[in-house]
Amino acid sequence: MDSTPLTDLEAAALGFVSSLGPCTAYRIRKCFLDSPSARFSGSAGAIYPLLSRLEERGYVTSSEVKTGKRPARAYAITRDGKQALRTWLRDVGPAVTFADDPLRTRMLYLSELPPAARTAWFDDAEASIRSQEARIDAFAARLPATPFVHQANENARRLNRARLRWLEAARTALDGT
Amino acid sequence: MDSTPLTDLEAAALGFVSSLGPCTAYRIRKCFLDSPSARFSGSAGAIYPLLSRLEERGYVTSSEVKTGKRPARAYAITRDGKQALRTWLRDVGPAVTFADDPLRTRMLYLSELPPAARTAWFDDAEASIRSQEARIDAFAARLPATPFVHQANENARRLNRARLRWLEAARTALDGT
DNA sequence: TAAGGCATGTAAGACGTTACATGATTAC
DNA sequence: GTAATCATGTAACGTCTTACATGCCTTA
Repeated sequence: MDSTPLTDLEAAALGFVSSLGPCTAYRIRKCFLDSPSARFSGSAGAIYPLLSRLEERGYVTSSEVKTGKRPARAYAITRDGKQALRTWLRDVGPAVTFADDPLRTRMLYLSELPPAARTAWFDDAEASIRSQEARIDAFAARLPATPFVHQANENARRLNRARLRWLEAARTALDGT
Repeated sequence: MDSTPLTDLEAAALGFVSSLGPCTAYRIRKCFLDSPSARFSGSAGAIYPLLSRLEERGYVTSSEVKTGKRPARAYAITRDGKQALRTWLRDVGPAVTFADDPLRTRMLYLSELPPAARTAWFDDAEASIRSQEARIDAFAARLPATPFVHQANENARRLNRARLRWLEAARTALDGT
């Protein structure tokens, strides 16, 4: 009945619950922490309340689990939750627009740096992108090898390669300005 | 003295002030509204307080301007502001990591959609990306044609093209799964 | 048995969004 | 002259982050 669309964080968490099966908030949190994406911090203060909200909305149910340790709550996705996930998924229109690159924003103001610092900037940026590549590969190795996961990783790799090529081209083009 | 780093929104606003020269909050706001990036809404409730914060920190100064109309405040960047902008710019390391694509997140869960809906998803996503292309071009046409602006737009175009090619490849690869 | 990390949260604060309010200008 | 839009904000609300608190478990 609550038809306000899921945020991307909510949807991602719900998606983890869906694909992992019943699991604790901590498990979901770790998915975010392990992810090479810096979009979400995966902080406890975000994840725990988020799961409570999803439960209030009827998208997950929780059950106490005690494995001899401290009691915890395991969350499982409901039918409504699956439906909400599909709705979010389908909605490619208004919300989904652009791949934001923090380097692009910085490029706009690169004229503020003296030439030497500019060279250093390009070096740093390139190193940063290359280290991302390693993180993507490491992350991919830990995920289930479904075709969809593979394609998602492909997206990350392709975008990263595009960034790298852009950076090289920009460096050449701006050389001597 | 306040060495907490600028957020990307703060830096972008400060950058606009820097490149536009003294201007009102509204003018800056419009830059965000016109931008094809959906990362920031450019809402008044974000921009006006943000400029107050920047002024408190000594990165901009404001002066009353009345052009016969209602009084407004024009903001100009200070020397400290320029320095802060350069520092933010140089700091490519920890903060700047990844180009997030909302389509990638969705790809992970695409298995939840039945084949027909999946085809529609690819169509929608492709249309969305293509419409972005138009927005990027339109935006670029309104900006000053400095080499740096040009390279920033190049980044947007290249990433978008990479997304498009990825989408086509993924569609083919997933065809029949 | 003490130290350190893992697991489960909570509390306070900062920031951005949506919605509202209002004065000035322009269009018709 | 009135409606629409531009311009300048403010207020309430929700969400994310940082920091804290605490119990359990391993390991040295």
